[in-house]
Amino acid sequence: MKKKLTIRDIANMAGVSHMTVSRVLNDDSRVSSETRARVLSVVRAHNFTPNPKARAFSSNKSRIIGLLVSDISNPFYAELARGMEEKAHEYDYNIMFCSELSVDKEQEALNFLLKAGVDGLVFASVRLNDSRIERLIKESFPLVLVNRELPGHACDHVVCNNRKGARILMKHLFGLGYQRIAIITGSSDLSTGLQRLEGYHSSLREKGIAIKADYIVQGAFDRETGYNGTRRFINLDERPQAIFAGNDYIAMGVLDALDEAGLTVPGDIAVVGFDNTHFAAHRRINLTTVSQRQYEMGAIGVDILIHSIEQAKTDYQHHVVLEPLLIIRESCGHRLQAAH
Amino acid sequence: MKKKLTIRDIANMAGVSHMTVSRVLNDDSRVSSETRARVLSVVRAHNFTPNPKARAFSSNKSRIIGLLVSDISNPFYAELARGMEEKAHEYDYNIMFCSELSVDKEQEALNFLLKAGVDGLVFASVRLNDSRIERLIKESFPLVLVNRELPGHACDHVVCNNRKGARILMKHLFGLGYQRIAIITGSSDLSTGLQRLEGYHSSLREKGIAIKADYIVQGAFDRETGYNGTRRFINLDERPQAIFAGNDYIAMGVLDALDEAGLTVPGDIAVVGFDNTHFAAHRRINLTTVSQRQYEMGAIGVDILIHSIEQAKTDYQHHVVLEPLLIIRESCGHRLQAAH
DNA sequence: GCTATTTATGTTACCAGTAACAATTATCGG
DNA sequence: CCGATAATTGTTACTGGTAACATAAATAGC
Repeated sequence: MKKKLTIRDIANMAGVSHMTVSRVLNDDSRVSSETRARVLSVVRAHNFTPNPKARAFSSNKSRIIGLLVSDISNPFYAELARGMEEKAHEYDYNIMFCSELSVDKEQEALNFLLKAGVDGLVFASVRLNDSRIERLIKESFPLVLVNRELPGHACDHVVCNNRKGARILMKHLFGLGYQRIAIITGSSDLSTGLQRLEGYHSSLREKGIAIKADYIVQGAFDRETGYNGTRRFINLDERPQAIFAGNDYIAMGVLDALDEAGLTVPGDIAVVGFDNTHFAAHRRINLTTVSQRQYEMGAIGVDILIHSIEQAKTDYQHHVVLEPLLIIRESCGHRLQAAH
Repeated sequence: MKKKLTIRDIANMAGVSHMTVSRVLNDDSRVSSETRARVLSVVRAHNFTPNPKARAFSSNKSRIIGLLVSDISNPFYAELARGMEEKAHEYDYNIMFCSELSVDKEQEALNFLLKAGVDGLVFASVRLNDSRIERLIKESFPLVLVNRELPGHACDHVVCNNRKGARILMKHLFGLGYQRIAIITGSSDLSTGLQRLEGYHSSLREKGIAIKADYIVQGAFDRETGYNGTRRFINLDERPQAIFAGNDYIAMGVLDALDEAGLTVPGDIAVVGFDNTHFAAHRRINLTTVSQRQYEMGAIGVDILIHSIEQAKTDYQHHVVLEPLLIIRESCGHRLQAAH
């Protein structure tokens, strides 16, 4: 393995000082075009790339963005990661990820990324101790929350308008004639769950429909919650006509329970989800849902983050709210109604 | 933002030289237990962590593993990434990923990771120019292939026994009484696809069943290939009794086409997949498939890689073959037969 | 034509660790 | 008790970039 070249080697070969080489490589304007050309030709001839470790060290910039997610194997986050990656590469940054699952406490996961020297962080719907986030904010560490906001704290974030997403779904269900609509949603300590529930409430209120406690189930954003919640609904005296699942995972569980009980969708009960994860698109699932546009979320989050990093000022003034996108499929009985 | 402490600051406070601090932090044996304790107490009191950039620079080790995948949002790779992450964290390494999709050419994606100074690479079923891989091998750059082998080259790899996986599925189908079995598989320039096809062939041969060209479709590992292939099978004079889909994505397309044609699964045609991605588990899909244990694959791959990195000798002698795991669900008609 | 200013290049120091070697102190065998 | 060896600690140099300042050459203004 031959020794790696340094800018000084390149400088010697080009007959200039190493600083000139450094300037050329950093697109510094104060180099004459002739020397620039000469240096570049040597650089290209030897396929030289500056040592990234040395660069990171002396500039104190790693060009790495840390992504903290609850679980990278969740397709929602995986899609988000793709968006982040694409944008990051545009600016010559890399993504290092850490799932909360892999370490006992979220704190540990965060430490892992900080210890690695990332230039900035994206928290994707992370349920992290607020005090830790506060500390980062106080140090004005570049930080963007994605799919979560932190009420009472100024912090850049990119979210989907969850309240509106819920309202769009409710409006759609109303439009199809449903009145008795139940909801199963995830934990309320995440702003996402809370806002979807809020949208549900406000929609009913506006429509003048009484809110029934029996029609509301709160649990986790998982399949089991959907399954258990639905079993409860099925046994009610007045069974709901439609079930609003807080996300697509919950909707999976809802479908499981309905199938098991021999109820057809949407014939007996309509179902809608949230997130538009790609199994929702499958012919046999065919779930009407709302897309949070996670790919864009990731890309926008990274864009904001990189700007914070490069301007070395983080004012935490960026609050992007994406418009949710209604994806109409058949689990809501859209085609059924249309046939009338 | 108060200035970051350095080992020299810690050294001053503890009344030792900075080298002693460095030794303590690196678990070097030649420090007396008293000084070690004294230094550690200062380190803890100030919550000191050594500057990762400086460390990477002077030791020329980034403690970062590069993961090159075709698409991180594909659940197969996402699951793999989880396994890698878990294992990497054990050894205090981080994972940096790069999808081939995000950059025009795979070459570019690889460059991105190399430019970032990763200590080693995991290639996950990457379709990369062999010459580039060869060059890495020649430089004895730590490298592990996952879910792909490189015939004719010594290179560490972790794969699933794809041939055997296919044979297990075939045997299962034979056991259920099926004889006319068709296959739809992905591109044959990936060892995975080739080996599954081989398993299909050899199973038929052993069973004494003639191989019909009409029953073999090759395309990509995607839904469309499954859909189109199935349409062809449906129109054959002698329709197959079972379809072996080269992976779960293809199986999705198969189901699409069958559902559309009004054929029931497994009543009219049985279907099996490959990979056990999590939508295969869904009640409405219920796909009999084979698990490649991607989580373990990732973990084992990283384990091998880190050992290569730390021993500074990469002999490329590690060839791990995981046993595939048959996951029996209902798309193969298992329950139907059992009722007899 | 000579100083003032701009432009181009070079010099030196510095970042915060690690590696190699030097120096000091402690332990041990005869 | 003394030289030899081991154990512990310290000194210095080095990694390969970037930043700040210095210098030299070129151009402009008068």
